[in-house]
Amino acid sequence: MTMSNTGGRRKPPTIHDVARVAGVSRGTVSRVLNGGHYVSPAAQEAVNAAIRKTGYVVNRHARSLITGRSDSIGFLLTEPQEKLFEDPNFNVLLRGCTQALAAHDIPLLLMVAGTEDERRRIMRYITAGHVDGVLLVSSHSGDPVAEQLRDAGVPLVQCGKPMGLGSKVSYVAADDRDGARDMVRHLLSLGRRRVGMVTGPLDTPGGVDRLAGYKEVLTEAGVEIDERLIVSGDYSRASGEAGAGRLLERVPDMDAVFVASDLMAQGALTALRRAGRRVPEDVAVGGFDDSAAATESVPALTTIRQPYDRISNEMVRVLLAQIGGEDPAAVILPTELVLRDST
Amino acid sequence: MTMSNTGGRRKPPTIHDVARVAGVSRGTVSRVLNGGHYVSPAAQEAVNAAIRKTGYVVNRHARSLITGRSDSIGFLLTEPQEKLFEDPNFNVLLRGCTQALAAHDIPLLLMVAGTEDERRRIMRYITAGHVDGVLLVSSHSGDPVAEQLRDAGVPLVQCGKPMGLGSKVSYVAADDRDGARDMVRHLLSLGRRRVGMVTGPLDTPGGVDRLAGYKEVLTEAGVEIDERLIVSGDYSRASGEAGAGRLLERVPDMDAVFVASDLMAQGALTALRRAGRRVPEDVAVGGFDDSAAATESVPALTTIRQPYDRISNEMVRVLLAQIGGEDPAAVILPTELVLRDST
DNA sequence: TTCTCTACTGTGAACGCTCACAGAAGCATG
DNA sequence: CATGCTTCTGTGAGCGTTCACAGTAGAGAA
Repeated sequence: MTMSNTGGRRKPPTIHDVARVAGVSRGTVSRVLNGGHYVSPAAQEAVNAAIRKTGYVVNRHARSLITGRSDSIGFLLTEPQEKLFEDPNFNVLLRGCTQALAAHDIPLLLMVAGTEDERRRIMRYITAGHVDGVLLVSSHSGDPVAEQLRDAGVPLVQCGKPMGLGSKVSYVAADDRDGARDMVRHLLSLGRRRVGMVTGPLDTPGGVDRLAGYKEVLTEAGVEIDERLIVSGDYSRASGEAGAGRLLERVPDMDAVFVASDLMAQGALTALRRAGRRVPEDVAVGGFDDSAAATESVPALTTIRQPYDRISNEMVRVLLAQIGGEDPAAVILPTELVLRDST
Repeated sequence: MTMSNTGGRRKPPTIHDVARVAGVSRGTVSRVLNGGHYVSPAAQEAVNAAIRKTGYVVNRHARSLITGRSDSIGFLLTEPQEKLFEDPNFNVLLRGCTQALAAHDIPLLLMVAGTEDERRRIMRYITAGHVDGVLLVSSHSGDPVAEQLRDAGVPLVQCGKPMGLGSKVSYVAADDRDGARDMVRHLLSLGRRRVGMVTGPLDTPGGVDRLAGYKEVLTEAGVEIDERLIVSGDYSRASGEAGAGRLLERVPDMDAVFVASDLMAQGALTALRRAGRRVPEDVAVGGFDDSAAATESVPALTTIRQPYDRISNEMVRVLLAQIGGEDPAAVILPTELVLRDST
């Protein structure tokens, strides 16, 4: 080896080189690469040795050209961009999906559709077949992108329940309603009866379901639902602060509040502190998500854990199944009540 | 058009279809696609019309196969995984790079090398030529991945100054030293003289430079450097809390503290509050980064803004230049003092 | 032996594009 | 009229794979 390797990249070995080294044909190497059926053990071994020796790595472009698959998937974010920063859940979802895909040796392409222009470019990219499927994150529910992709025949899994139920697109979501029920039951078990709620956006299924769970448990328990105790937010910290403030004005002796996200709950804590309420003594606070915000706030938040690791795993599993020809599927995962200091 | 399009995806048009519709040859279409030199205006127009009519989108796999370029770049994260969550800067960097690349119509592949196994797989992927270049995020400085990539001849831009100066790898970083100087000057201008510091990890250039700036300004101002007022952290919230606590034990009448990251500064606020110090009356607190943490904490943090939007833009610019054959380059960007309530 | 079946292997074609090259057409110059 | 130059256009080859097909060898059955 006297070849210089400083500077430019050396031309990588091809399947042909491997075949030559192994003393077999391209076809045999290809078969070994794709599962090894109908290959003699001797050839199998020779090819593997040659691959190790040459450092061969398959050229995915050449493969894709003929198979028509790209063997990569897109992670598409259609949130308005600022949300990306405020939402602590996005991070963990992204990481989970990246790793779940890595296990299948599938690269993840990150796509952020902030502007209309970007949206168009990305749609063109996707529908041209440059990804085999799309993981879609968009709580923004009226999003036409899901339907567009579905109509284009692109395998798709959405994170969170989509608004239109008839739309027949796969999704993976936590059981919002059940989580809300658990939290409100917990608050009632503490003896609280004037339980407020700061909801999520009510044009999203998540927002609606958490509110529904809240109402359901109160009704079950014989506590009358007081509309003054319900105010809606948009998952942002600021809206949680404003919402809790409004609740206190309306019902000064509120003794518990269920806030539909941890970030909003952080805001609520601020409002409560400003109003001189002690948490949890005067007002118990329950959050939702179990994001980083829950442990960072003071006091640490009792919350409903969304199983983001499982959600990302399921999203990938369902997407790959769909790419493999299976029908769209909906997966609802159980949540878990996490007790901390705010209740 | 009686062709059904329910279910599977229709085979997309090729350059051949466009050529036929436009009444020209493949070569001419290809020339139009790649800049349009040596093409008559008439042909130019005919081809563009045909592209619009057919909805043609170039097949990147076929193109890559022949050009040897992949026209995609990798965003590689070699932090241990938990950091991804704690670091609010990661998000904004990732988004910035995605969008800067989108402007060049280049997809971004997200790669997370948490385990040794993942690291190996990713290196194989990269060195096989499946990306044209790599944006590397790794404050973890002894990271061999940068040198490995450089030795493999892969264009590379690192975020933040790398440790070994002779390593000849491109990087883009904020001017840590100058930022630190600004902050400490600001603290001194408030009349504070017992200025503590919680540093970043001192095996990273960022950590070292911020400390250097601190010492420099104090010396300049004739304030003796008191080693009891210096304690090191690791950018995590917890280490900021512990660090500030230790400083207070050693120097109870400390009247200001410069904390090398906003996240640590948040922790420091907690420690100060617990120790009964008012911020900023008793102790002025300065952070670094201007991350979300700075505005979320109470009081909001005076901090040094790192221009992340410019950093990501520059990273992409330098990387593309390097892919285009230019030499590695180092870019240092100016920081900015942001005044808020903590000083 | 001959036939069939199974297990395995090699070969040519094709995927959709770019690139190098050859040539055509137009125009100015000798 | 030949020559050269510039501008434009078409053609064939080839990038590294997979896939369909044809073929070989060996085992077992008739």
